[in-house]
Amino acid sequence: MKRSVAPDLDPAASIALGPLADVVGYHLAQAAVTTYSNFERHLGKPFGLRKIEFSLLMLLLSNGPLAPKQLAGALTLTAPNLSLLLDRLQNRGLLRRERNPADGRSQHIVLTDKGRRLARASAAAAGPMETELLQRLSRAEHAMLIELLCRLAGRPAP
Amino acid sequence: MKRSVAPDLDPAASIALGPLADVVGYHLAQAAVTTYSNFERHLGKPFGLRKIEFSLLMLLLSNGPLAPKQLAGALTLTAPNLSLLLDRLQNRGLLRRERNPADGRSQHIVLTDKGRRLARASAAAAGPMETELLQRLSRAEHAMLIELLCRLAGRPAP
DNA sequence: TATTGTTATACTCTATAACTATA
DNA sequence: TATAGTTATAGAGTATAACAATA
Repeated sequence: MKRSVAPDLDPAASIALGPLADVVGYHLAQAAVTTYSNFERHLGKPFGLRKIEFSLLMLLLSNGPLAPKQLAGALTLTAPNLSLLLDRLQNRGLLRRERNPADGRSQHIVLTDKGRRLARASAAAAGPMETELLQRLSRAEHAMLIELLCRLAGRPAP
Repeated sequence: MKRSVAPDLDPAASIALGPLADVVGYHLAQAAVTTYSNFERHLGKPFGLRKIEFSLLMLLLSNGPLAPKQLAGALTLTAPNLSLLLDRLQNRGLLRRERNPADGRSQHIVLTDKGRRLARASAAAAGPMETELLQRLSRAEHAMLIELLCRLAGRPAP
């Protein structure tokens, strides 16, 4: 259908970002839209995992049992929210909470066999997920992007 | 206080990212923690603005009146959520909705004088906000990061 | 019949306060 | 008294469905 509207409101016209063009946070949010839909296709839908759940499984798979305190730090989660997250994964039979014999206050979060299988399968799917991003970024740019993001986050590059 | 805990659960020990190390989406989320707290300090608290509110003001400041449809596209917001966002800013006296005389279905979102003043003041604060990030990234890296993020988002670099 | 925008609603995400238990 | 973790709760952020007005 044909529109008869003032030219400055043409929805097809590109919109100037103005000061936003130099704001990293804005571009971070826009880029996250791409990586999120990519995640949903490769990991979210196929494995029934949220981003944070996938991240948590990867940490347990790579490090072995961890305390909730450590997981909260690594995932930038508050303790109450981590607690609810652990509840969900425990109810799905993916992990269990074990008491730390050396300190009754703390726990070991341990992957069950089922949890380890899901962690391994989803880890394998992460490769193709990143490969799809290489349609937009060269491999070197992909690596460069990760390094810059690490520096921005104040964490050593992996 | 001294801890006496198994070494594999030492909270100070660094945690391996494993497969996560190569996942851009994970690093994007971690970097966003930094940019968000930076935003809060420079713009959120001083001006009483949320990120999305600041972005919307910048778009109106740089482009003049825009239709909600255009704003929703540029901000990656659904129509209902944009509607609520406009309500909030209108109730603060920062903008008004005007009917489009050429098409009664659409609107022009127009900054009020008060809205323009706030937009200009917050735009001025965005410079120092980004400058603070240059403690972690050189100016060239800052620009490079933005370009890579634009490419990832599938939008032309600014 | 298609489009613009709104209302109602719900689900996820994140944060704070108050609590329990261990040390 | 301090720390690890939980429960309760509230506020943002985001999505869908149903609707009103206009084309």
